[in-house]
Amino acid sequence: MIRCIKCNQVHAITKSGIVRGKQRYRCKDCNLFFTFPDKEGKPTPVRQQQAPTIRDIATELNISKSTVSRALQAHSDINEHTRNAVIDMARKLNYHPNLLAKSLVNKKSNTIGIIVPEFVNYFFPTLIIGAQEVAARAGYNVIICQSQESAKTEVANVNVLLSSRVEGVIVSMTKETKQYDHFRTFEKLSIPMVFFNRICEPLDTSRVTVNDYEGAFKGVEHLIKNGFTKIAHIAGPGNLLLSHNRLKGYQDALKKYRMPINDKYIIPYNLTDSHARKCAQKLLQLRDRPDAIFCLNDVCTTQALLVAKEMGIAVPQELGIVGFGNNPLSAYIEPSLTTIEQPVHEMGRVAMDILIDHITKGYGQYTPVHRTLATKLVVRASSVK
Amino acid sequence: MIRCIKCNQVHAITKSGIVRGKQRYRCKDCNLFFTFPDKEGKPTPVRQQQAPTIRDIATELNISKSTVSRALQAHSDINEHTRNAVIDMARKLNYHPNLLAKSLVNKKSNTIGIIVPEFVNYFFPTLIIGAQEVAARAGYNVIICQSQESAKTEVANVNVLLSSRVEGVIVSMTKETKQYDHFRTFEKLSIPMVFFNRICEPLDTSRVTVNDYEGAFKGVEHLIKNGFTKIAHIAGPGNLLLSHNRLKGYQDALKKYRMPINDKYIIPYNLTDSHARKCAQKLLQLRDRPDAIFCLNDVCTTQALLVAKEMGIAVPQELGIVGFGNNPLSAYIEPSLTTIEQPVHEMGRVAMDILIDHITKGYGQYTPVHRTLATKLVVRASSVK
DNA sequence: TTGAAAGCGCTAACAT
DNA sequence: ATGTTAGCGCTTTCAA
Repeated sequence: MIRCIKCNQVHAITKSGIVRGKQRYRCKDCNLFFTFPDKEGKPTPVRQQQAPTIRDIATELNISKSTVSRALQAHSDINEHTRNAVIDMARKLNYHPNLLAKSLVNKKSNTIGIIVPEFVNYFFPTLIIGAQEVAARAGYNVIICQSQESAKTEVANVNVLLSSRVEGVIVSMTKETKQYDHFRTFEKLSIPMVFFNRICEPLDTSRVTVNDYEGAFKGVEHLIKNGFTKIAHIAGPGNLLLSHNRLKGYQDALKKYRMPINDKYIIPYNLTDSHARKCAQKLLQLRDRPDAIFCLNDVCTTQALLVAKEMGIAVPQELGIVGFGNNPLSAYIEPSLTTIEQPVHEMGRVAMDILIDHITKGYGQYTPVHRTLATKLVVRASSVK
Repeated sequence: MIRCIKCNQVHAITKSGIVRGKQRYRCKDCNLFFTFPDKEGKPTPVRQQQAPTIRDIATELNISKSTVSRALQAHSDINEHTRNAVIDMARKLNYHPNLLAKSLVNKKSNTIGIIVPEFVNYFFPTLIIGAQEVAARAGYNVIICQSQESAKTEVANVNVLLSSRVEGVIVSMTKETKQYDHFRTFEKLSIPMVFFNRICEPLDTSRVTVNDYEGAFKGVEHLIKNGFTKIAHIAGPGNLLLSHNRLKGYQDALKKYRMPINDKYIIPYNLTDSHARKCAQKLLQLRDRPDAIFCLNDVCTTQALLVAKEMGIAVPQELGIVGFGNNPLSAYIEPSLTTIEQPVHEMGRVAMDILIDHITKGYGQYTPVHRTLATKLVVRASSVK
């Protein structure tokens, strides 16, 4: 039984948040906020303005909450005069609708989740920008989660999004993800998913990728045509389809030009900066050193170049390099890097477009689509002797 | 009066979201989801699993909602056996607590808002990573907003965060922000704010910045000591305190070494890539061309270097360049860039630490702090003849 | 230790 | 055109 520390009554007390770990109460009658002291001493009154609600507007104008609600939603059955009064009062009180309450009653959170492995490396932040543009235009908020390349964190991310009652999700998996039960929960609840870049093959969802196979093929073919004969590949983690596709593109290009495929020249890379260095070092210390490297992504391309420079290996004369991604650094680093360009912004926009389409159509009213965006070979200094 | 299309009764019908723009209903008795067809034809049944609620768990176990709620919160007054049964059932039903409902009743959203002008350029994404790390550890979700350097969008961002009932905000203003009423709303509602990097002077909130003045001073001093005598400055927008501080540092360094301050050598830059180019061009086309440039940030530093290269001006022999920020590109571009390093990750972590401290302490229980982080001069090729 | 009931801020069916 | 009422999923008092 809580009594107001001012008027001493008991019936108008509500809880109102937690302050310094202690329950704060509010007396509706005297509009006083207070907590109770730990042991002795006087109670600490805490004055704090609460965000106004439609109820406040209604009281102020002596009308009902529903009328206020209708006025605010520009409902048709509302008197122009009443509406204006409500809108004015809302502005005057600095009213902001409580999205939590709205979502709860509408069973619609207006929120979309995005899960990416990281966002340091140009690709994911850029993609998110594209996706957010589209979402914002459609009136959706976005919750961005970083799985930090950890499958465990990814599961936690999924739980957060589930609890936030997102209406759809856009995902690029971690390099460790091999189990998909967490994603299946979305499926069960008919929450549409769009995978991009690092897609989940076993799940029948929409996907947005670039043409990894063709990009890799073009990159390696370009090296071959420029006279490189011992072409190595720094390859990606085995659980990611894009690793396989790029590897396949590499292999098929070699096959097409009847060049041997040397297993020693294919080296798996775990996507960390430090490991990229090691992979490059390992390749360049081989007895029969490759004269070119096709790299899985921008990060390892940069590292390969740096390692080559450190070892005094001239690029492109003694070592041709082709990367994948075309991040801004590729153009500025010396020598500038030949690379496979992918439309990152567009990828984000397309993924979000598809997701919103699915959300709008609703369960059972859409079929998953697989969009493959085009890549482009950008020739720079690192691959032309 | 809505009737179930299957059992024809009327009392067990609830709304259940919107499908294809049409209201979907659910009959609780037959657990059938349906919508009504537009004109004629049969109704379209839509089967869709709803997320389970504590009610589902309660029904399943033949206990009350309150008991379930208590069990799930590890409340003390609960039978061990009951708790386990509830937890098992929760897992079995794949229950995820509805954060919207929870937040509504607790008046605590567990959400923090971040507003940044953009996130293409290394600085902001990196900072957000730091901030998110801390927030995640403290159990807070984060809503990230991009104001896109537009004051109008920034106001919209604030409204979104207000409606999402965030418990605190971290902000870096746009280059246009000159009016602060939107931020004052947070103040009125006692929602703590922490500004970083681009702070809002008139507001008495916590701030995290780097030592812009000192950084600039050191950078310019370094140029002077390396024999540069006609040092220009590409300066920032006037509404940002950091622009003034860096400019002041530049001016004071010149003064200290009794060098003239030439107004033609101070050129305002609006933070866009294309304008950075123009500023550099303008400086380098001056009759009395400067022999060094101290640049406001990484973006314009890069552009200055590129323009110099295009014009055939040798860096550092004919033009010394010092930047501010030390993004990864600075080290890789040729010649590598001397720059003022700022601890970006840490800045994010510190800002979030302070914010969470404020949130935890509660209104009136904390005083705003101003934290200034140290910068460091990183000497590379672009400034040493 | 448990259940019943009220209420968080909002929308919408229904009554007026 | 407006008010009344119920309910979204949850927590918390109060009563048992």
